[in-house]
Amino acid sequence: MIKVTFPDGSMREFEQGTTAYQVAESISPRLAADCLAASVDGATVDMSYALAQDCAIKFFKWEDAEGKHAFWHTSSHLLAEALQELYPGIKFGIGPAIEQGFYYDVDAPQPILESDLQKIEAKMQELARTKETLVRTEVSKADALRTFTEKGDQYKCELISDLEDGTISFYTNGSFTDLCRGPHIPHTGFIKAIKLTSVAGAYWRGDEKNKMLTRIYGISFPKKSMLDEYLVMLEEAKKRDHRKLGKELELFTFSQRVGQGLPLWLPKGAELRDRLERFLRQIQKEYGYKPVITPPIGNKDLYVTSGHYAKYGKDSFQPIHTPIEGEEYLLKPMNCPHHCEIYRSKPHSYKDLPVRLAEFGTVCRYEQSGELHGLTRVRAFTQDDAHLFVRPDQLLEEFEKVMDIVLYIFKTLKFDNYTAQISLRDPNNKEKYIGSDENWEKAESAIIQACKDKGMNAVVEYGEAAFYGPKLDFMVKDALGRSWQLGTIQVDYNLPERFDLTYKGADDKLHRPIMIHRAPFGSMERFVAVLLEHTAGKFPLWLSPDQAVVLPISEKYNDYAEEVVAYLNKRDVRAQIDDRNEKIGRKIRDNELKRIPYLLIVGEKEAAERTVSVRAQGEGDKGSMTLEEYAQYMNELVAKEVEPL
RNA sequence: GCCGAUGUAGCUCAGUUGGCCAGAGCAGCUGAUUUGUAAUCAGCUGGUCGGGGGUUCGAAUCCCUCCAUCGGCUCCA
Repeated sequence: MIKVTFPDGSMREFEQGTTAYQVAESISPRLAADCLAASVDGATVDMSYALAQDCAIKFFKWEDAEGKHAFWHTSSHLLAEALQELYPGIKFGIGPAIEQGFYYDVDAPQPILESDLQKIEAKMQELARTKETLVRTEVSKADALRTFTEKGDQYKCELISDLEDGTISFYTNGSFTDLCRGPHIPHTGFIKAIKLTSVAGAYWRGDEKNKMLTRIYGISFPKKSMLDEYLVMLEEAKKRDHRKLGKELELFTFSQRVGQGLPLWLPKGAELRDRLERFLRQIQKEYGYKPVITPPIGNKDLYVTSGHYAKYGKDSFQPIHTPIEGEEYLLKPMNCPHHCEIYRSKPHSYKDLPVRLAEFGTVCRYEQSGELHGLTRVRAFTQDDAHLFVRPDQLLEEFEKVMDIVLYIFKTLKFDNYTAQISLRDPNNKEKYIGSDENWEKAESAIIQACKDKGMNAVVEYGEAAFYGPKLDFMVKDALGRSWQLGTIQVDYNLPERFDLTYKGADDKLHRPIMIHRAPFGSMERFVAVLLEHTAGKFPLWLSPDQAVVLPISEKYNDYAEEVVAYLNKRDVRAQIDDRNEKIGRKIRDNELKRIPYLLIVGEKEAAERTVSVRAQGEGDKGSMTLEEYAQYMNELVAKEVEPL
């Protein structure tokens, strides 16, 4: 039985599978009307959808992802209707709901500019006020094709042609009819607040060989106040933008003169990055990795051998020519081939494996100009790279140990909202990848098995693999909810073959090792960017470039302040002095804005008692402590932040 | 690379339909002040108005082009 609660508070039970039509018949017309008019906020039955579908009862609540989806989906129909009225002859692509809002892709007879959005919004609002119901009709595929061909709507025709034969559903609101399977909210009157956020170009069907359509993004809400809250939230998110914080906290910068996408790390940024590197080096040492160093360029033939040149050569930084005819070098776009050559530098026994080679390797990739984005996508970056050469019987264990490292790092830095993604090859496009089916299957099943063993809740994405092997990727979101790949672990049977890597087995025969590529941070650049947005610049104490700043009340206490700094530095607390000739309030403000974790105020009283007055970031005055007490307090805090492996 | 937007001092931004030597706040420098938990006061310095070309008696403002940045698309070894 299903329990159905109606807007008037009454509740009735129906058999599982009861259709909405039957429900509607069994209740009073008055109640049925209430259902249609009830607020989406109030969690009621979407009877229009249920009736039209003639299916089991469906509930929509604004609070649920599904409810929001229906709401925004209906909003995109409303957008389309407004566009059709304002731009006669406009053609429509697709218009789905997305995680935050909705969009519609259109081919307009005249360009739609950002300045037109307000006009379109107004039209949508006008139409919403008429409380249009979305009316469902069903026609055969042939009829549907005919109708849209007559209208000259080639995009919809293409979509319809791809559908399976049978009946196809359409929904009509006002003058606009769209190919759609629903569901929707009862009527457009629920849409009380609308904001069209941007126009952008988007290739038809996501293929850059196709025509670029105009995409209009928007978001809508059942209450005006919710839109206001959303806009405030966006403003807050912008304050966490790593590009803004990077500038404010003097971590990194870019220079047109140096070149696009080439970050310059400032002293504080370099210090932060160095601390992260040392953290990982220590972990790797304990896991039996050996540090190696390879040059920033390599002979082009190296990358031809690896297969990278064939795949990426033409869109990359072009080869460097030397005075010797025919000799060409590439700026290192990845470290793997170099590490393969290190493996080849001596013969290996099965007893030597696994061989784990690690390098903070800086690589250069000519990313398309439109792709560059702060520190998250740059043209020169440092991978926290390592390659593990393992025997088949070691593959699973080694893979899982790498997962442990990634999870330990995420835990230490409180990245608890990551998603794990198993990136497999696109089964319909196998020619995009190198290597045999057999090896691919072995590699893919190893990753899947490792996730199973670890109880890792990973989503599988087809077509996301590297060209040489499948991967397990760890994705973390930035302040605006955009997902970035950080950690990655890849299983590769192909490079060992291409480089003819071998080891001597117990059977005295040569065997092929398997390679694991892995980078827990992904790249230092991207990791720092995401870390900045996560912490809003308030780094954990152990990473913070400055842990404490000593603020003398006046110049009279500068000497004591210097003593405090010296004492703390000796006790592994990173402190410095702010001896500017400013009032204490001013010094506090400036240092708070710089996100200094602890401010130590010293004046007459402190100098006499050999204490500091402690002020914690965001917490205010914490009273006074002796130097000994404070140093110990700091050391304990840091120790607590980084739990041992 | 593609679609759209933006580019004025180190930073954040004013600059009305083209019209006197291009402005403010913060930062910086100099001086005064010697300060008790989020902005002390005064003075000064600082701009080829993203670069180049054009239209005009006259361009930060209009046009072309290149560069960079932002929002997307595509891509991401």
